[in-house]
Amino acid sequence: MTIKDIARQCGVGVSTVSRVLNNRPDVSEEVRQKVLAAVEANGYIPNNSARDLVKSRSDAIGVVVRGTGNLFFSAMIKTISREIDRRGYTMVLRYLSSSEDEVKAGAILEREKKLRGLLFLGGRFNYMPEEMSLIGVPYVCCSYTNSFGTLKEKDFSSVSIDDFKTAYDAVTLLINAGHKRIASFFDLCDDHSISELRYEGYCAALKDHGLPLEEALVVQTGGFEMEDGYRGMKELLQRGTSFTAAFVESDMMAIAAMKALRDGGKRVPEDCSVIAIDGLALTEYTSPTLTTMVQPCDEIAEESVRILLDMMENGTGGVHLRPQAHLRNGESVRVLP
Amino acid sequence: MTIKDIARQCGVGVSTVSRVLNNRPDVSEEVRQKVLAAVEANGYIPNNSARDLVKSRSDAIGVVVRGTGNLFFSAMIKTISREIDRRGYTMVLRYLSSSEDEVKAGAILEREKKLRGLLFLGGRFNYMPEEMSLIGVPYVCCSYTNSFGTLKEKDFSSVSIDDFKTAYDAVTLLINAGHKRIASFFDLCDDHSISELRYEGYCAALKDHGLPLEEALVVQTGGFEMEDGYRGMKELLQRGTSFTAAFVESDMMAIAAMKALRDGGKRVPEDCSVIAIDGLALTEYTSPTLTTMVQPCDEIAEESVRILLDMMENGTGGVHLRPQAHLRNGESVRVLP
DNA sequence: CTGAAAGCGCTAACAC
DNA sequence: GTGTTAGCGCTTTCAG
Repeated sequence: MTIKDIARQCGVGVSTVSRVLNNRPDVSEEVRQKVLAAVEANGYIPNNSARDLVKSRSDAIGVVVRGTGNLFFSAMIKTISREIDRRGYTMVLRYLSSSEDEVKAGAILEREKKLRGLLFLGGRFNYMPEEMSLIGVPYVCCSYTNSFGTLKEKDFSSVSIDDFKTAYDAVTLLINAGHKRIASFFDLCDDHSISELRYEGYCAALKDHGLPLEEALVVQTGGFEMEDGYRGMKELLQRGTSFTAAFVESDMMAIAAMKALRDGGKRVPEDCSVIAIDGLALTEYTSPTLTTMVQPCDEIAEESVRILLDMMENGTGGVHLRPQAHLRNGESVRVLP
Repeated sequence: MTIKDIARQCGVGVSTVSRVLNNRPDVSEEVRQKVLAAVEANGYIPNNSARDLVKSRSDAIGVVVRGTGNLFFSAMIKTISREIDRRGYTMVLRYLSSSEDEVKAGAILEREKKLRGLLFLGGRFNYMPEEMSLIGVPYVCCSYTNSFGTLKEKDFSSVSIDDFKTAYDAVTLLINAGHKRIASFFDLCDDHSISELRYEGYCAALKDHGLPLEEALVVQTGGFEMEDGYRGMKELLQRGTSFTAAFVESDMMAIAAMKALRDGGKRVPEDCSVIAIDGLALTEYTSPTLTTMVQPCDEIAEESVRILLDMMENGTGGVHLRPQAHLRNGESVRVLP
């Protein structure tokens, strides 16, 4: 069943059918109805390859996910996938390990699959214009920004919580609970990425409340996975430095860190309070439940797609959204007497 | 840059270039090298739409995932995606809530995206031939089988652990540890699906060891999500029936059930032992760590893709793989004195 | 408003 | 072995 068959059946030309199919206004209502009826009756579906060929473009949107163990991203992908579908596009998904470069991967994917747009789930915060010229389609940074880069605001879009502020708020909460010796866990503190921003937030909170920054309390885990969180906490315990609370940069790492505390004979929150960022549903069921800054996961996902399509379809410039993270109280933080 | 440009540049015909591009044997080595060099030099990438158009097919493989909260599937999708990419195909992903019908969704997806094959991640176990005639491409049931259906073995493929046996083994382990009153948690015991099979395994294990099947110890949660596991255990505790162990059909539900136990003032494993099926990495970090039957997640994913491509490319018939689940000992099971 | 016809880039006969 | 050529199904001028 092709457009020709429909045309013949309706006694009109193929171009007329094409016009109807593409919602062109210049078709008489009478003919339009006739064509629509024939399409319906025959269960005709236009051939996308032919369409793409002549328009020399596809309906594909690339989604590049960096950091495979990240449960937070898994949740977002579902929403993103649903939104992309709903708008009539096709999602092309690519997973990257945290050591791979998302820009290079995105550029390759763009050419391979003839992408119309790109959505990056996680990435570096220090893009430079020369580097991004590899990317020839609109893109949005989903759950991160370009704080350390030199991109012009209008040349890209981003949707992300304020990492600095969220970390600042989390640490402040610990301080207000009476904690003075607060350990912290990051992938790398100078990665020019999410960890650096959250580290800065941690430092600022200490400083603003008159607490010293002790290097011995900062742990660089060298990764974002659970095993990294576990190893990090093990290491800190071995250092022998005392602390009464810990700020961990992600829920998954926090779960692992709490296990390391238990294995080291410490109770949460009696011996050590823990706070994290993400707000995974899972952490409402752990023992103890986790106190964490919840990222508005669905909002970030939906807005990212909306903004990307707007850039693709209407050529709009960069939009930068900063949805708020909010606190969810669990059992992992103890108020000191 | 098109195939014509390459042809002109090499002083050969387009069909020769096409032959080289498609690894056809009937090209002289000399010409092949020349063409390859030109392709390389120009960074030429064939236009997929044109290719698909003339072959009237796409390179898309549909992956339909049922049950969105399932962390086990999230892990598999990464491997599946990687394998599909590696073999030069494109993955089209569709998430379904557990109430939607995967066959209908697959059939629609097949037409919308011109799929070459389908991979179902989770689904009913009672497919009938009439129903499956909706699907016009090869498909494999990933992590489930057709135990309650009437499909001919050669008409489809499946890769899954033996749910009956795995449940049987898990429950037997509890029995061997001295437990006599073993509660159990399933979505629905007669869903003609994964839960029914695991329920049967539970029943058989009790019977084979001379233990009675008590209805009051069987909980139907009506869902596969964490909240269902939590609600289920709450309900059981309210019934007041005594029990010393619980078999839960998935890790995520087990985590939630353990929380309900804690909330009810019970300790794991002192007051109640817990065993589950899945083997998520996560459950090595929970408190207590979970004793669980580990599904060989990567193996299932890789084999599923391999088998599907084999069906697509070589028209092979149904293959049915039953990889073994194996026990991972955690802290959630106590051996009764 | 509508139809005829020219490609979009590629593959696969078919001739040489 | 290799080149020529006829479409694959659709959109889009360009006439009418």
